[in-house]
Amino acid sequence: MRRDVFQAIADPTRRAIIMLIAVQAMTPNALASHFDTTRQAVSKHLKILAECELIRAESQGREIYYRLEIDKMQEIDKWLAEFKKIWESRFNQLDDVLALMKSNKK
Amino acid sequence: MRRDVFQAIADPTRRAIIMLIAVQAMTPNALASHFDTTRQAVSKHLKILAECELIRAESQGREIYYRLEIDKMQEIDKWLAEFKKIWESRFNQLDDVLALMKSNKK
DNA sequence: TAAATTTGCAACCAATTGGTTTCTTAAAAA
DNA sequence: TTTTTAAGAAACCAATTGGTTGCAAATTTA
Repeated sequence: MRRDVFQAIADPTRRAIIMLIAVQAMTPNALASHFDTTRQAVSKHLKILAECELIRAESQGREIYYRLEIDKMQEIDKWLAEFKKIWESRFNQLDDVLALMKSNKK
Repeated sequence: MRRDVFQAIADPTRRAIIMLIAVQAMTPNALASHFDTTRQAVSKHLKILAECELIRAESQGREIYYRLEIDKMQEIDKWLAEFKKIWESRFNQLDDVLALMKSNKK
């Protein structure tokens, strides 16, 4: 199951979860209370976010707090920066883009 | 079929398409030659990108050139900026985030 | 200790996704 | 005019998604 940050933020509920735990670490139950879905559905989203290392679980008694890992968020930034660079000097640059894509693929 | 920019960039092929046509408008066939899939698969991606107005089709004889619509790309920027604002002043700000989420929902 | 709470996990389900192949239409080239 | 080329549209398919319910494990609380 190939996960990446872009898949993680594709879902609106997950984007909302990210915003919420950006402020403070939260438990699945606390998070679920902000949405119209079940706690289990939120837990699945948390699992996906954890799989691509956007969040980290932290046990505390019988509760589990999820907190944001800021590092991975910067991958979105990085991609956007790459895009802007291409956009801003977009003429006669196709070869550069192809080289970039090739090196990114690996 | 509720489409948004975040779903559009969730797929790696679509991200690559965006990079390619950022440099210059391209036809489905030209795009497909850069990937390991069929022209039809690329066309489907183009359809999705067009649905959320990230690209625009432009007929030219029997060819159809797809070019990037920069405006929609800025929605990603906007979301990231919102996130950074929250992250940078993340203490005792939960009420603000909840208000923001409520107003964004509509 | 017994009951309640918090959570993850598994099984299941309908809808969506990314892909394919086949077919049709339209424009350009022979 | 006939043939080739470019592309969209439709039908189909397997895998994934986002969701559900039910259950078991572990920690609190009574």
